[in-house]
Amino acid sequence: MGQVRNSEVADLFTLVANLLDIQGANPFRVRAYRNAARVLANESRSVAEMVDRDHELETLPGIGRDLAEKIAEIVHSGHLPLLQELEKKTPPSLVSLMKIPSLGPKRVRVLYEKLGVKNIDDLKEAAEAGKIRELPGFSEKSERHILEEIRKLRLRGAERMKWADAEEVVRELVPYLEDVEGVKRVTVAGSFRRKRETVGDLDILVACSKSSPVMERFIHYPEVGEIVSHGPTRSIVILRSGLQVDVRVVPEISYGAALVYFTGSKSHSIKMRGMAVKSGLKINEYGVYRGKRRIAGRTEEEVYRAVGLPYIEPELREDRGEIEAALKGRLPKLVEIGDIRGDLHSHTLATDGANTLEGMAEAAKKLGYEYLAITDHSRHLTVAKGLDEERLMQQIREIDRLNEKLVGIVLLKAIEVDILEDGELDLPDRVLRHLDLRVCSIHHRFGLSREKQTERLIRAMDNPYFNILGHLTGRLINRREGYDIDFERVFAAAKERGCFIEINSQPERLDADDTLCRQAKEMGLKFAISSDAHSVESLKFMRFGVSQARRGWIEADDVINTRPLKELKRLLVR
DNA sequence: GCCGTTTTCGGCCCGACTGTTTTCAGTCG
Repeated sequence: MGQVRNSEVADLFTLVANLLDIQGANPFRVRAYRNAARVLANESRSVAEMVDRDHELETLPGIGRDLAEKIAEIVHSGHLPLLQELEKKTPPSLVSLMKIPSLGPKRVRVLYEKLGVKNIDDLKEAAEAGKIRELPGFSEKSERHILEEIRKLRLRGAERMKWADAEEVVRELVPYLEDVEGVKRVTVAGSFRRKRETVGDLDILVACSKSSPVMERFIHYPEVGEIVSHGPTRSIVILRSGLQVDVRVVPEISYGAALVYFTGSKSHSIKMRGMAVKSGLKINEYGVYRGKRRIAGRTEEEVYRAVGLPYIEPELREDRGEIEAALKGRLPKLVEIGDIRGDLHSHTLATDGANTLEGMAEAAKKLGYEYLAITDHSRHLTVAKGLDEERLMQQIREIDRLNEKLVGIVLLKAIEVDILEDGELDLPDRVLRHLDLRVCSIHHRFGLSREKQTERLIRAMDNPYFNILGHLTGRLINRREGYDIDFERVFAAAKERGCFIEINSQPERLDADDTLCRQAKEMGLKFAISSDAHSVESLKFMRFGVSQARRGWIEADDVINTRPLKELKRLLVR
């Protein structure tokens, strides 16, 4: 099999772009490759499968005849002749040099041509030997800077921070800035505001009076590890945690324009600018202009209205069709945390959770839920003390007793049952039938081939007690790739059988992710957004799953746990 | 290399900061 993944094609195009860039190629050609890489990485349908359907690839934005042919070459032969050509002229390892801040394509090229520097080790050697200061465009200072950056690069892997971790930083930093005299508004924009599952840095916008010392105070924030740059309207620091934070001061009259600009995504704002140009306008971070005259900019709504669009939620701003949808008045009304009426995945002390049934029920009630499903693990997951038939029956009886006492919250009798390698569920039907719902998940044999893994899931869904497919891909952000499955087949099978897809809210899971949510939604599937809580505190993870769902264009109506209990129960009977 | 209500050529987002520098190129977001 070994079908080529979209991300693999995207990586090859990114490499081509970087090598072309270093070789000094036409910058627009470079951009075309970068743009194509992004489009492919964001596309949920498999491009490998689109190759053989007539001209289908060329319907993707940024993919023309030439790139479509190159994709076909990659899919059919496994490599790209253009790349081999480029690699003859320029060693691909040069790309790694661009990880050093201040080294871009031009300077990397100089390093290679004048000193033969091919990788970070060469770079370090050349810098230590004092050779770099001799080069045009470099100095003794930049040489020291390079050595320092190499040291730092080795210290911290250049890993993106999980959204939930970034939020911890935001929760302290934003009030600190808000507290400075003269500060009127503080907003974290960028990928944080778009609720991407990970963020590379924080972009913070501040509106303040002219005399406000906010920049001075920012660079003296106790957590600052290093000041990268410092100016009156823009400063960049790196916190001790390694997170880069960028603060920009913008006038209040431009706040909306700046929000649009710095929330991005880059390609969303570029598309907006393009639309503006067509109607004789210019958009920048200060406002919308007709000639010299500013016609909008105080609020985001104003900026969107100026180019004939309704307000677009930050989570949608990825240039994945939201602008076209907005033009047609077809933007989704995204699900909100307040729409959620209950949680369909949680654990207790019986397996690997930290709290009792009562404890979980009380906590769920405090969150305003109507119901909470207790889904402890099944016997196969021995490390988590998974429940066998007998212990599960005992838990069922306990829940029945408890429900008689509980007011304002109902516990659902449920299980997170393992999907075994052959597609059987880990507990017999005679016990599963006593439950209100079953979340079915894979917890072992992640490495099966795509064919086998897909069959395993579909066979499991053949069981009439299969309700919700837990953490769709099993990936762990920054730690583990998901298992290889044919999403289209799995979604089609789930739809046919009346099964639902979980959006798992654990910050390192957020699985299914945004693009898969969107794909599944387009195939007509419904979702359960669940916390997978292992403690009373982590019931609150729900909002992370809601964010991911919103990025996937999911509406309240697409989510089964926005329904009242009675309606939910009907949906759970296949 | 893509794209087209400015359509097959000639455009392609734009401003801040740094320092390679003394008027501007490179990098970055």
